Amino acid sequence: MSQLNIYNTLTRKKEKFEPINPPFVGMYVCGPTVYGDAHLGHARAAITFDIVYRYLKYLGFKVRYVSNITDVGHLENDADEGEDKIQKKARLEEVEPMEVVQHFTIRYHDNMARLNVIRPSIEPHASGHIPEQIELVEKIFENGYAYESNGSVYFDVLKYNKDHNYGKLSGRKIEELYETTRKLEGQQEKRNSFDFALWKKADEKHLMRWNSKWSNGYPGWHLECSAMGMKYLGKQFDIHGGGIDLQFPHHESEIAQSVAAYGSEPVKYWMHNNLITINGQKMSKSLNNFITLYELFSGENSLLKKEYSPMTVRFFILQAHYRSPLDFSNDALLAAEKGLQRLIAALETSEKLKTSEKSTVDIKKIINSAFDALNDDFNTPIFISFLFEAVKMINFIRIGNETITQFDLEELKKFLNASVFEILGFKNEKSSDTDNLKLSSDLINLILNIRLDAKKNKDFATSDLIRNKLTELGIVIKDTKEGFEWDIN
RNA sequence: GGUGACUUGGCCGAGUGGUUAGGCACCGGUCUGCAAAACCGUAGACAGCGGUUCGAAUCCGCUAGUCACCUCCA
Repeated sequence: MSQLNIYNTLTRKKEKFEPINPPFVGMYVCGPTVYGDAHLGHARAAITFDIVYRYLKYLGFKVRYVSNITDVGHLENDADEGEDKIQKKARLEEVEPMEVVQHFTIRYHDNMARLNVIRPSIEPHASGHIPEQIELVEKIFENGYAYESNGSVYFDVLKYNKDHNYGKLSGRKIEELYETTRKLEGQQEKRNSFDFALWKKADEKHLMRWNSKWSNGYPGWHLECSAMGMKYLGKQFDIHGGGIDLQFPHHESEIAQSVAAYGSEPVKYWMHNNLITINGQKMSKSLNNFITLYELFSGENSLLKKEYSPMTVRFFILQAHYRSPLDFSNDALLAAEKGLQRLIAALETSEKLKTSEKSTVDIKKIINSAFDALNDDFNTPIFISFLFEAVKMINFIRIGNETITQFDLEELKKFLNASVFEILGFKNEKSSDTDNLKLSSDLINLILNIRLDAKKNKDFATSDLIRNKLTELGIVIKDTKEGFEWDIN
């Protein structure tokens, strides 16, 4: 079997994954800014790195997974230039900024739990790491890569670029940045338009503010990830992930900050997931064309034909490679829903298979091919396609076109369970065993047995009446040779 | 304007210089009292135009279209 290879944005190549300090792996992923509900795009990032986390653990690595909650700092692009996002929302609703943060953090966690995303090992809040961020600014200052201007501190990109390479991650050149950087508030304080803030002096309206030797203010846009990544994973760690839209300037600047402060490259493998588009356009808060996860789960959005379960969303996302753009559509979600059902149904079928003396199927080949795909930069679509080969195999065995030995069947089941639940992180959405469910299921069985009797007596009027009424209630009846099976729709 | 990427069958979406990705839909079949569900099966593609090659959807060039980053963003 092959070894894990990861596409590294820094080198633009797939590289063999070799942790700095095996068997430990440090992974940092840029988390959400909690000033609104998570949308499909957040789900993609979270699920992408959930797979990375799950698979690394499956491979036996000891992973520390850090993902931040951004609750302070980032500037907004509208009339309120310079005003903090969290603060703006708070002003609108007349609540405390931290109240907004708490509200949306809880909802974010709830969404992620429904998607069966494993919580990171550490989820640091930016607001809880102000001293660390200030310390980092001081360090950069001491090393001569920052300057103070009117109470704010800026990163001296030009100076840094003389000694290092600003633009290595995103493939940008300083000369190009001269012409293309937009005019923003505070520009006159900077030596160059592409310099970025490390510490920003707060104006009198600003609610979220902290004291520092430079001014009463708040930390710059890119600082928190550098500071918190360093604190929990060290000055050099293995994987840093995030959306492709963070590549520049956010991640580029993170590298610069770390190198400027400590002279060492902070991250070995940079990973970026692509975006979800809607009608071919990026889904984002600023474009206001996003579908929140709550809407997706409930169907309450005019773009949605129906509601889609969290596992359907998960499957939809994993059926595309994480580095490709993925376009939202109802048809695609519907297809994902069906496909996932078939996969889960085959897992149930695999529990009922009869075994034989000989196997006519090649389990090893499927398993090896599947893992080869996963090892090739987490190619989940190909991985899933091999799961469907296994689905077909299971169904063939059931109808007697193929046979399998006890040993092979155990191997196959082990593989499928590990793949579907442990690695891909699906859960069976039907299996919530409550007393109520037990009672309903007994009742349905009772009614369907009455129907079976009616059928035996050729009383089709009764049997069809029962069938129609149960169908109306959303119960899918599956007549089989032995009798019946059923499912709640 | 600069940089990067994309264009695959009805829809979604992988991939590679020569061999069926896969899912959904459609159509055909098995099962059924009839259906449904389930399962099985067939068919269908690589934006256009040139070039390299024994052979290209896969490499190169041009054309058209789309997107992303350059501004907070997953």
